[in-house]
Amino acid sequence: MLRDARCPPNKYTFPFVLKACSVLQDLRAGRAIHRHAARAGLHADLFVCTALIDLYMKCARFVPAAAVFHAMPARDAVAWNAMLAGYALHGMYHHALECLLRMQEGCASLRPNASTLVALLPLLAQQSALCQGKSVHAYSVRASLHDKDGVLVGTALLDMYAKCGELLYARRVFEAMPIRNDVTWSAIIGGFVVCGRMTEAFGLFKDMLAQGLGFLSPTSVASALRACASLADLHIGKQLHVLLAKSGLHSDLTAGNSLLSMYAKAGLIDEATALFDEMAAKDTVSYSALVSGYVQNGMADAAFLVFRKMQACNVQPDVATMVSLIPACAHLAALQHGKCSHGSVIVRGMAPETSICNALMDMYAKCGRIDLSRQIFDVMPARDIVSWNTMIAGYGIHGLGKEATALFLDMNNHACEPDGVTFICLISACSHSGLVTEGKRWFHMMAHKYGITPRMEHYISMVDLLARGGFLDEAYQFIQSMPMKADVRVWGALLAACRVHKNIDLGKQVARMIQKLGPEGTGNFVLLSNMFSAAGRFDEAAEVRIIQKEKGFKKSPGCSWIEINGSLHAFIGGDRSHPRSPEIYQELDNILVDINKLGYQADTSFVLQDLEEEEKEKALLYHSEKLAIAFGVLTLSEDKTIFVTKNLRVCGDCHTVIKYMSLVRRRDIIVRDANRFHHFKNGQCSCGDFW
DNA sequence: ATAGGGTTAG
Repeated sequence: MLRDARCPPNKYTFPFVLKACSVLQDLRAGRAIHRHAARAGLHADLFVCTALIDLYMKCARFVPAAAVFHAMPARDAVAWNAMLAGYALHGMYHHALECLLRMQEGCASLRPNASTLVALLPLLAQQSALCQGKSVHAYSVRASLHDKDGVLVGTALLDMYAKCGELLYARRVFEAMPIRNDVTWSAIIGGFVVCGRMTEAFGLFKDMLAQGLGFLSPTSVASALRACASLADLHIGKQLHVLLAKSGLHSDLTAGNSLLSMYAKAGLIDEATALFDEMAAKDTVSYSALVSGYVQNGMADAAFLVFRKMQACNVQPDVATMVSLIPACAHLAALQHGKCSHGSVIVRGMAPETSICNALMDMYAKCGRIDLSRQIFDVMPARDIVSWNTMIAGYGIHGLGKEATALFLDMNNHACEPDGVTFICLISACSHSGLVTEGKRWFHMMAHKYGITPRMEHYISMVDLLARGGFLDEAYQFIQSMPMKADVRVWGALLAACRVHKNIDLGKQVARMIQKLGPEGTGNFVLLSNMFSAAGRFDEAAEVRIIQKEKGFKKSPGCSWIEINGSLHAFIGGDRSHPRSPEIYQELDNILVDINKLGYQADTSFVLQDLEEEEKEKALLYHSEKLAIAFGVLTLSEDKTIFVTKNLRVCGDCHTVIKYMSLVRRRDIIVRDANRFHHFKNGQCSCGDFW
């Protein structure tokens, strides 16, 4: 069309065509039209220049945008706003602020108008710059700046207040607005959700519905669904699903993604999968939500399948996708997979991202490479609180309590304020290293020096610290002295320690408490029944299992795996499905003969069923972790460390046997269980039996 | 102007 010689494009044509390029983010076409306009002698036209700035800014080409801007003979407020909005769009706070100041300088001084503020306010919101936000508010009142009906400025203002945590002001602005639209409602509902005030968010959502369905948008439903996910309120979540379907919004991408994520977080992974399959359009967010859903539900292998499917469908993973996927490697302790993901992240240019580094650090720590973890920590461009916490936690699971403490002190030197999670990491690091006194001191300091009120999670860590360290009675008293009612997880920590220290009497007492509270979760059922078994009270043990079955808690079977040349070999107790099972079982029998000579005796108190002594020994001998290690002994050369992962905790007998194995087979063996790392070498374990 | 997926602890 531009080439029709009879009707050449003029200064009215170019801005519209450029606008189309901007919407499509078609930089190539935009550049061609830029050249075309220049040839037509329109390089200084106000409207053409403004449209060019808008186009370049949308495509994040700041240098050409600025060049056009500076070449303009005169600049009006629209041109200034295009620059400012462009910087704001890409979160460039300082550039945007500079624009704001410069436009008011000099003889051609221009006052900010409503569009200026609407572009500026989201930036202030993102920066939590409350003071500046307030002065913008004051200015808008003084200059009586209104866009049509004040909806745009009003919405941007209330959003800014909400994101700065000032819900009272947000609500006041909202109430004072004469006209509201769907965006206004979304902003106020979303504001309450972001601040964690879920009940009020639901209240506002209902208020909105009370005015009819005219304001209902996928955006406001998305916020409400996020509230459901964080409250684990499936009931309301399903109602919202129905509401979406009724209003014909169920095929909206944002709405679909929110639903998918809500179901996945509620543990309904099948529903999430079904929803995903039915979605007409899927984007990066849909795939990422499903990946993270599988990881959260412990199905790391399925997460990889989704990731592959995504690539096959040519959907590009972004930072959030990779941050969801990397924990799958951590979960599987699959170092080779993890290294692949690391490589992939480097290729994609995401390696400097803080959240990516955090995920990688965690992955390497959980895959046994605390050294690589630290390397990333040392070189990453910017650290946040999660980085410090992850590193401290990494040292913790490796039993490196001293290093964890040192890092915590270092954190103070870097002017990084510890948060509640930091102390959970720190205390549990002390617990894994048997540093009971030190852990108690940190708990004290947390409240008195750092002003952090202990939450239930801190009490769990403290009970674990005391009880694991053998101070069972003190742990019991500690629970009694809690300012809130201890929940099952607190008692569960004590019960686990009773099991390790074989204190049946206290264990029974704790078991009674847990029964009263409702065991909530498979782990406590297993602990409980194991306690009874260990005391030889098999009837009661069986009874617990029956209740467990009735309540529908499936016991996840003990499973161990080992990665050899990048592929995973998994074993469950007594499993003979592996092609090399005959050799593996023969090797274990040989090992048993060798270690019996050194004085090993099976600790049959760890066997759950009522069997004959000899059968009990066999049941123990073929525990999954022993099978995986034996496979490692057979396949790996002697200089290689055998690294095995187990989904549950290592049992006491296995712990003893593996110590002997490291001695008689002269192997370094690392076992990562549900709890921490055990490094076996020369008949010793790094955990010093604090496990 | 609003909004969907993501990293740490037990």
